[in-house]
Amino acid sequence: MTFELQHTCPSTNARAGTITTDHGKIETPIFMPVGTIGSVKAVHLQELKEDIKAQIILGNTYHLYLRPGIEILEQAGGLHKFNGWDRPILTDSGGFQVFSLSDNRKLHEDGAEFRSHIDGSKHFFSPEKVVDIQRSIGADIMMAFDECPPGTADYTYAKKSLDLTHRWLDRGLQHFAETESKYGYQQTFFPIVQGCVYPDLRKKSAEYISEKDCDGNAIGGLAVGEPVEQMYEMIEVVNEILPQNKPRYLMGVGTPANILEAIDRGVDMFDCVMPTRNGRNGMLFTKNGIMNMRNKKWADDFSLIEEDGASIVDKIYSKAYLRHLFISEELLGLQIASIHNLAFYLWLVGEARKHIIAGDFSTWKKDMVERVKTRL
RNA sequence: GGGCGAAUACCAGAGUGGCCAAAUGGGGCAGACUGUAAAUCUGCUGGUUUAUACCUUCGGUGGUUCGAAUCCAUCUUCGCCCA
Repeated sequence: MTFELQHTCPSTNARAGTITTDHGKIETPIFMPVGTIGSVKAVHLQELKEDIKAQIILGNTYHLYLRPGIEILEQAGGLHKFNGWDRPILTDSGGFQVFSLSDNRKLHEDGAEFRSHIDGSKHFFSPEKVVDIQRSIGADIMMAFDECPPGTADYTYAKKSLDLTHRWLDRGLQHFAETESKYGYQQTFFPIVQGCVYPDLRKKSAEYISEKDCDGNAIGGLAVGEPVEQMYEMIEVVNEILPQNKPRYLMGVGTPANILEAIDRGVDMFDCVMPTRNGRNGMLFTKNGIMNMRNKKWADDFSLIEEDGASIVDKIYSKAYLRHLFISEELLGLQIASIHNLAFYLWLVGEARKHIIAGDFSTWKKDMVERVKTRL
């Protein structure tokens, strides 16, 4: 994998670049739709490519390991062959599940012991095993196995956790170096900065991770309950240290405003369940603000979902119809909302890129942040 | 014409003397959701309100009772059965 930094913007840290993988190029800044179990929920691959214009999607090591399982994925020839997506795939390591399934796991120096959320069976993840699984999945970009502490973690815990994440990183990297891709194309490995909301820990982590000289670097453990201003501060602290010539991936973030603010602070890659999950729950993001499609005010609003919207669904369906679908629990509503939201997210980062290249990102961003936060 | 049964909040439907503004489900209104255990979850849903407070309400009217959605009388409507 290579990264070419093409444009930087005066008076901001925003950048535009291109990542090249064996499955194609990715123009940054980019948003990556989340397809945890090998499927972006409610969205067909054709729509993902043609309509949403996704350039890379996510999969999840923990979820794919449980279902369909490594054996099936290897028989299929990797996740690309299995689900039909022939563009790049990034897999999360399962580190986030260490956090979100915290009632069902135990942490050791060696790794994390899990109880499956599906059948309660016991499993063990180590930094090495997580590399092996991601080799079997065939992800273009693999993530290090980390611990993602909650936003409320105290300093003592955060420090202890960070040290563990760093030791796990060394083991994961070594195992990555000792193993090979299974399907004939190149895979790469991103380490993850942790350190909660403590600047000195974040700084230490960013320095530690930078030394590894990986193809790209991730920032994890944010948007997990801490105030948004602290998140922005941590991004600033970390990005001052992370190398300029490598892509920076802010994991799990976020709202459209979060993404614009993070781009402004030098982040290149994003993923988040928000456009799909919130979409399925009736929330639509548009360039003019947020709509709750279940609200009665849309019942007789026959205007298009979004005038000049980024997606084909915006040109076909009215707000009133989409509301009707949600109130009636029709599956088509979930699809329309998911397609619309993802197309909007991809449009947003695409516009950001255009304005970075044009050199007027700052003024454009300021206006857009206000617009996307509006409640319609 | 006769007999039996039923009428409860937007709908369905519990409750059959005080713990009832009234279970539960549906519907309605609103909110939450950030590396997906989420097509999920949480509130509110008679009125006034800070309220564990007061007011109005369980087909209509009139009674019994300290007290009635609950008991009695009567009327109305609906359902079933018999002629």
